[in-house]
Amino acid sequence: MTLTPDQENLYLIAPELPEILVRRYRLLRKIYYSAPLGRRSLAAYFQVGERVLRREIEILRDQGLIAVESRGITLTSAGESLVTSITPSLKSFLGLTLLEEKLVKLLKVKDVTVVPGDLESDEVVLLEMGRAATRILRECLKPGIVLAVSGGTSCAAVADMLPEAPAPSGITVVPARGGLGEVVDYQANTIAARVAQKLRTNYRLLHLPDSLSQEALQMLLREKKIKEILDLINSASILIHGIGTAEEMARRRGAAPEEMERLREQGAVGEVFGFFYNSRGEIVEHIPSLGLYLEDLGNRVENVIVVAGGRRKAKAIVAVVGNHPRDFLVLDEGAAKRILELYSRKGDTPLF
Amino acid sequence: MTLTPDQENLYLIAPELPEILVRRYRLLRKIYYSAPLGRRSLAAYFQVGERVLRREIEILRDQGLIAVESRGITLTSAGESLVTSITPSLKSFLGLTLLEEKLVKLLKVKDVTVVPGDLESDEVVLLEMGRAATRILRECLKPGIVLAVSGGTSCAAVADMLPEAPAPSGITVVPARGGLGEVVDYQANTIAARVAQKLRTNYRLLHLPDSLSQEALQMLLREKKIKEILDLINSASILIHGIGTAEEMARRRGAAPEEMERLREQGAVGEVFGFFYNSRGEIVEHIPSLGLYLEDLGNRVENVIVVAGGRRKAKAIVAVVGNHPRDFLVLDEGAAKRILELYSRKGDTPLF
DNA sequence: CCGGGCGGGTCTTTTTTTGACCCATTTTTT
DNA sequence: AAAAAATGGGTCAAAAAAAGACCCGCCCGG
Repeated sequence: MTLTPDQENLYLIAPELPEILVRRYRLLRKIYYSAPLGRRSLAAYFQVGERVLRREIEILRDQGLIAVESRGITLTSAGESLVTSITPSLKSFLGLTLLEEKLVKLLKVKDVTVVPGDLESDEVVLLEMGRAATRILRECLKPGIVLAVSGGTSCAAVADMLPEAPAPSGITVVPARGGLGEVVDYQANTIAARVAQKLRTNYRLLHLPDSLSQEALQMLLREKKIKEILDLINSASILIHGIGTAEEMARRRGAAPEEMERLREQGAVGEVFGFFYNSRGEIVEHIPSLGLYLEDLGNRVENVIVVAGGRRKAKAIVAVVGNHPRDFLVLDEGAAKRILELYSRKGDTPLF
Repeated sequence: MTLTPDQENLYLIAPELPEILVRRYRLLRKIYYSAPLGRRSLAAYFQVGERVLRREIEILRDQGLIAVESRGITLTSAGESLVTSITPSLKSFLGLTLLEEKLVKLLKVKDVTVVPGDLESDEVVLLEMGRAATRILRECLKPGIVLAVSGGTSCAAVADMLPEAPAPSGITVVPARGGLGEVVDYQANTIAARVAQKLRTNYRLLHLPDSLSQEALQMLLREKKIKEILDLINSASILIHGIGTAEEMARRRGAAPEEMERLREQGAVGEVFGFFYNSRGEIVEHIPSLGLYLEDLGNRVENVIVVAGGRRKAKAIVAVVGNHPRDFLVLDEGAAKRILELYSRKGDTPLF
């Protein structure tokens, strides 16, 4: 807060600064997450010529932030500590801290973390979001609790970035939803197991498809094992989940064309656990699913950590996460700025 | 203090930043003090090509910090507020705040103000020092006190930069020394009068040469008017003075070659009020002068504001100002860094 | 043991920056 | 009022810096 005027000054007197700063930061961050890797890979990643990238590399090398060896480019310890320690000041420099404060007020959530960059143009942003989420997660962990994690790339990133370190004892990790789609790495089951492994604790799996009719569900509830795990999920005190855009999720669930059309008509923009929300945050549709049994999970669980990024998810985030005073929201700069755009277009009037 | 790590980060990730920052700052500062003035004058001042300066000007114009008109370049209000407000953050960015703290400890003075730049390569640094001194002066002013000001370019700069604003009532401004040299603008008398005028208060003049034998002095003391003003000077509670290098001051007082030689032999490096100090801060010589009557003024006066700058004055500053716990010292980056160099060469052992 | 990716070198092309002018105009001085 | 000085802006060629497009030898992992 006290920094802002100074930074505006630097901004004014050296307008080329933000660009340089962001460029170098992104470079270091990419190396941080993908080291060791070479010039050409980096150049391809950032879609710049190899020569121009090389110049940046040489500067960073001369600064002692990276080490270039025959196996590739790596961060030095100085570079590593920089890339982690500069994040707060860079965030405030880029106005993201201010953005966070605005979003907390606007969305009426507990806490907002905005990560620099845009998921859609820089993949490591996803990892950065994951890392931010793990910090929140660690804060919430208490002995004996149940931690429910959902599926999707965002949650997978959280699992990826979770440091391997013992958690408070007696924690159980469970999937927050059934099987959905095909990619095993993004299944809630898989992610729950990986999270548990990182935390050195136990986990339970849910061997059911996420889409399920009420009848089938009622029948399965008679199975003791299944009832047990579902009740365990219902008793979770931490829930981590991502957010899907309505369209994408409907397609992934294999919805029929007429269903898609109905969703569009109803203004559905976001999806979580089979519930579709319109931009006012109202549920307009739900697909028969486990979500029904786990209904209102997001409103009962003590700590909800929502991880979602990318400009195109802005509307979905607003729809799903707005007015949830217990939610921690982790998103990226792209989505955050887009959300503010949406609000300013509507004359700053809350959507709910 | 909390800023330092961040700034080091910026430094590391954007090594070209300090140069840009200092260059633009100096440019703005020069315009601030000399506006309106044209491209060619500026280019000549900074000893760079006209074209390269033009580019800088264009950048600053696009940033809305300066206005270029047919009468010359001027700071916009944004630029003006920037050039004054950025000084603290630039100082801390350039490590000057840290320097100040070090010097306070090392020299054992009350307070140190380091101004960015070097007097010897940038004349406006003198004005900047003057401006810094006026801020200290304003703090010290109390109703009814006597303010003694010495001569020289540094004190003249203080008078120049002093804002025209009424001071507490009943203040009397007096010269702290007699006439010395030829340039009227730098005479203590002249400066005292200008300061008084700026403060809208009274002043008294001392119509005596600074170099004076004891006999002549004794005789003059019988003159009531002269005794009166000398006693007034002795009752001063604020004293502003500069610092001369021994060599320069000896020459200016018209010392004979053998005197010069003796001073050199005795290791004299600094001069104030006719007293010559060696680098251990000991008085090794004094020229018969009013200073004798005003002996020890610097040790009796409540607030002493010492203004001196330029690398070549570093030794003199250390010699004269060291161990004066009531002194405010205003100097420039050049002198400050040079002083620290001197200390580190001598293994950080205090010189006194 | 071999192939892909690595850093580094080098050449040419392109872009940017700089230098060196000149000009019309305004401002200041005489 | 005239003259002199200083102003910003324009232009074009030279110089320097950056970028592109290579190629090479090396090292590591399959």
